[in-house]
Amino acid sequence: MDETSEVIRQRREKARALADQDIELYPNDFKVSHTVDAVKKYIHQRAAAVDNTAMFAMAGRITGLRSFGKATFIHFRDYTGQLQAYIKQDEIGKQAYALFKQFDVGDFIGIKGNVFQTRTGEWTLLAREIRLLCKAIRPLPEKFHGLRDPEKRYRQRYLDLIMNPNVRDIFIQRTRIVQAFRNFLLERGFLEVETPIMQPIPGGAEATPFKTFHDALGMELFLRIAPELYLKRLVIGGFDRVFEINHSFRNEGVSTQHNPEFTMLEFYQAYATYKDLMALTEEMFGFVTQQVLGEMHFTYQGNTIDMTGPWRRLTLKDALSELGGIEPSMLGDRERLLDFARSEGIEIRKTRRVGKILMKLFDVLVEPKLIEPTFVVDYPVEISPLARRSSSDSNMTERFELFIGGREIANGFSELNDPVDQKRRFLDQVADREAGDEEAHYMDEDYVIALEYGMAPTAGEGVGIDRFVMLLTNAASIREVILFPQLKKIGQ
RNA sequence: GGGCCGUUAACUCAGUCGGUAGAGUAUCUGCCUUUUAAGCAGAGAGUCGCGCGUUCGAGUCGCGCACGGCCCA
Repeated sequence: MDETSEVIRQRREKARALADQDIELYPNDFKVSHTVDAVKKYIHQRAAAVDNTAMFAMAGRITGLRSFGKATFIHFRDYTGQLQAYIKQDEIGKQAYALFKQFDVGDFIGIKGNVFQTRTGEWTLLAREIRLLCKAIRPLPEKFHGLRDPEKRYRQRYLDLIMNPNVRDIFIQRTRIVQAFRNFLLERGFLEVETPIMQPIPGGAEATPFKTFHDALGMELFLRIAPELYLKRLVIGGFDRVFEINHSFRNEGVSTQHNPEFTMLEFYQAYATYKDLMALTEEMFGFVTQQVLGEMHFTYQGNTIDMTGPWRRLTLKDALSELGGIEPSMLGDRERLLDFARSEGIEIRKTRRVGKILMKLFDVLVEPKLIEPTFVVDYPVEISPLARRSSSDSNMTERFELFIGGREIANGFSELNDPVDQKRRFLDQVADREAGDEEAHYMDEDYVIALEYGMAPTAGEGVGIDRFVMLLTNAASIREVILFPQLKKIGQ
């Protein structure tokens, strides 16, 4: 591709010249005694009493190089940080220095030496020995502007990570967030499990699945759209508290808010209700925020968000009328709702049920207004086919959704454990599917059989991890929090 | 799926009215032993995303395509 590029050609020649001098280009026998972080800690602890004869064997990638002829300053970086080194011909000898002059920014090096302070006060490794650990053939992007081109940043994320420290920080934050969720649940006795990614019947959500095929079994399989039905089978099996931090897959468009492959946390707790989970959710998100940010509030795209509970709770109906401007008398009236949608310029597919119309209106009119953490509760049965009916109103379910920063972050409910009702709800979904709704749930007979063995009263919840990471890292696009976001293949 | 914007040296970007390609960084050569976007002097480096068209002449204008970004659905 860039094989003809002059810079790369020169680097290849350099590598060949080094090899001709019997220099190993890719050795693996250098032993590191200290990371950058360890050396910095050592210096910090000793303060004025640093032993400048102590030897450190360090390694990393050269990130900067300032040559003064017979002496050179470099910066090198390992995974813990960056340090300056000073390479002097007087210290390492003429021959070794001549060899070092052939190293480039981007190469990996191993240095053995002592620490000292330069005139400007910067602690620096004075090289007694330096050797090449890996020759880089391609030059890194320019040091000052870094790598900006978004397409290159996503396709060659390694360059993005090398060049842009803030990007590196986002992904470290991401890992910390996931670990905080995990620790919170483990602490409360939840069992972390793994359930199938390839499923014969995709269930647990309303979405279009990816299809694949198992040759030996001669069987069509789907990439999961959610782990829900498998996790509830485990609750039936006696794991009263389970969770899975999972990748699920939805065959939809990509955008700043959607990647076809995304990360979800899903957990189930027996003998709990959706109300218990709302309390748990406040505690859990508060814990994660405090752990990761060290405080309970943050700024997302100009809005300050405070995670301190208790959070506002309002019913779907109230949300629609108060924030969506829909008259309460209109809420059950399909035709009036359609008229209203039209007047608001919201397009709605004709076949949609009242519940779906309401959700569509909610998405457009209400969701963007829910900036501070807010629970919306009481969703209609027809759009919640896996949720338990509300005791006070059999058309409603014991369900909540959590909104933060104008986006849905979590969805939870008391689980439907009545197998007869579950079967009826599946059949209802199948009817929708036959009527042309490709996102309707599939019938899962095996799951109904599982329920017939009895599932303890249970509540469960799914959390959109990517979205929450976006909030805590102030990322406008989901691609900024997914290491390798889905992009189109480059044509020949 | 629709709209707008982008794609020029390895990287970040200029490029006027259509007249034959520019800068900084990086690279190469020379000088330089406490610099940190080191410095000074010099040099090399381009399929202007791809294709077709208009034109005497296209990085520039038109059409199509590819990829990407943002917004809308």
